[in-house]
Amino acid sequence: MVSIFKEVIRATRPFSIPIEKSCGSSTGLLKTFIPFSQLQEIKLLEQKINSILDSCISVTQLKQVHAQIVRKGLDQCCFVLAKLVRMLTKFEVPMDPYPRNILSQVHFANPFMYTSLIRGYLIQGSFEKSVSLYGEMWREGISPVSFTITAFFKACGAELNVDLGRQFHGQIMKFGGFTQDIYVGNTLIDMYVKCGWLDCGRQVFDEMPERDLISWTTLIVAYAKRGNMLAAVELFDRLPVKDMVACTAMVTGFAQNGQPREALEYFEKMQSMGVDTDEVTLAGVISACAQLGAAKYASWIRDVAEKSGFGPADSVVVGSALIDMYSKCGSVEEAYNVFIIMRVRNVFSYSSMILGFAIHGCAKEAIALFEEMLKTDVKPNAVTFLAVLTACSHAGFVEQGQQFFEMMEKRSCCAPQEDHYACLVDLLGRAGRFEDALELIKTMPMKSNGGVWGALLGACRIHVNPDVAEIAAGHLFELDPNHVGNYVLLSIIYASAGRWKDVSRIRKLIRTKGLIKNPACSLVEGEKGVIHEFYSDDLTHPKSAEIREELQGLLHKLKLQGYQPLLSSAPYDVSDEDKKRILMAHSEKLALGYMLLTTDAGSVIRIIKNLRTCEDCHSFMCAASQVTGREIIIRDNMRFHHFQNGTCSCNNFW
DNA sequence: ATAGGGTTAG
Repeated sequence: MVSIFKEVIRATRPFSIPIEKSCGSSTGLLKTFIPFSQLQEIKLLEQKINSILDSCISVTQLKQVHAQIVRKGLDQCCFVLAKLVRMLTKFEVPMDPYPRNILSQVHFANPFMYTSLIRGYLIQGSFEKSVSLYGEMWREGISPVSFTITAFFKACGAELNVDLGRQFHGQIMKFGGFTQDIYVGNTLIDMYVKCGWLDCGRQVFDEMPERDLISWTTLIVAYAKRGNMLAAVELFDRLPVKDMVACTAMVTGFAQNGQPREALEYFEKMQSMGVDTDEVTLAGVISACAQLGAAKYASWIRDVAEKSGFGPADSVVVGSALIDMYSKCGSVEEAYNVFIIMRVRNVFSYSSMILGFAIHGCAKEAIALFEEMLKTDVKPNAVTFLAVLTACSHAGFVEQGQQFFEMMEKRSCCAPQEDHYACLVDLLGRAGRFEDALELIKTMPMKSNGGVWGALLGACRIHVNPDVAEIAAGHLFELDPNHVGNYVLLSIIYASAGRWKDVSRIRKLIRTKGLIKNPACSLVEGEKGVIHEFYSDDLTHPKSAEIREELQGLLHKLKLQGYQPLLSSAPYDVSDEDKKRILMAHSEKLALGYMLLTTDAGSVIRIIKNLRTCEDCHSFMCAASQVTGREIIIRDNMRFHHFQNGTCSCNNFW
């Protein structure tokens, strides 16, 4: 980019301001002699108008106050005029022509007058105009203040314009002074961080003569967003005083990096330190809960939210987070209750609710809610469409899904992205329309990616289509040769089709590549909300022996009802007896055994699994719900399965 | 004037 600072550099006259223009008064009234007593009076008036401006709630009101300012003879008073400009900016009034003209009418503007306008231009995206006004300010002999500099850095950060930011950083270094300012330093750190230059941000941080909580928090958040929680923890530990914002940054950081337990741990730490909680904190904690699927913890956090005055009726952020949490904890009914009592609903609330319906297999409700949403002022976004497409896909509503997809294409605001194509491929694939799916992939405007081929491979598993699976897997292996899940999925498809030679070929391939399978893991919430983790084939749980016994007893009963182990779900080169043993040691079965052993007959069993549940476990759970009379809810990495009286809410279609 | 914000497939 060509430097737009040329003008500025030429006009530079740092810190040599003509005395008559800057005699220390922000009023700009000193061009005529005013006695001290009157000056005090004017200061009071200024402050009064300032607070009136603050309380204005519309542009019309602001204009009325402006007229009043003129009437009172304060039309040269930059203190109030700059405030007026900032308020106009807040109400999104374009800087040209009205707020800009206020400056033209002032004989002796001060830095705040200029800065407020520069900031206005920056916020409204007029970089060029703000820079030229900055140049004009220098030519008038008025030096920028810290506020001016922060406005620039903030804009560079928002526009991700690191080139301009660096140039500007270089400029102010030459003049000195500003880099000592803590506001400037903090904004500078944030600018580099937002542009992805974390190391530069860190350097500014290290070189700052003084740091405050905000400097630390900015950097903590930066590391957390990068996924480097170790560095975040290290900084957090060094913080002498930890406030609500810094603590929230840690909680949210862990939640966003898939470490929900640590998030809850920090939240508890925060409470024991007596740090306050607000809706932002709650949003992070609730999101962590949603990931854990911890229903008991969830109801506790709901209480905390209500008690701190941020219940779903009062806070749209907390409400939306709760909808997501309840649906991910297995209770779509509770999620809908929250949705109903919310007084304000935004696109997050609707999207979360629609997705909640979708993952619980309530496609009709999802579509009805989407259509209801179209009648409101809340505009659907890319996520909302993804949610409604997912709902169609799980229910096999092909035509309806295609209609929603076309609706997206017609809306210029949200053209279908990769994810939406993947969803549509999934929709067609599940319906067994492989040719249409392949055609769609061929004609999509962006390069085909892991998403669409992954969706196709998943559909091949449902319909046992090894031929198309080979095509999809071929692309996936090329795109991501080390993603072990794709090899496993292909081997399962071969196994289902009885192509055992191909199964062992793929297994050999996995071995020679040195890939390690992601271990399957199931979580359950036991008594007092204690979370128990089970890995497949894992004997480390203290009750292992009893669990095994319980499961053997159950297996015996299920076999009498006609259940047969599905050996293709264990695609290994081993004997049938070993396959049966492997299947019985799947993590979700262990978790089920534990829950049967330790919970009341009337309670619902909830299991959260990190991988997709296999077909054998699925039919095992169906039968188990019949034989034991227990309701079993499994959340796998895709969706929920409600097993009751021998059937599953997904209709064996997942 | 500067820091923390909830929803994303298979």
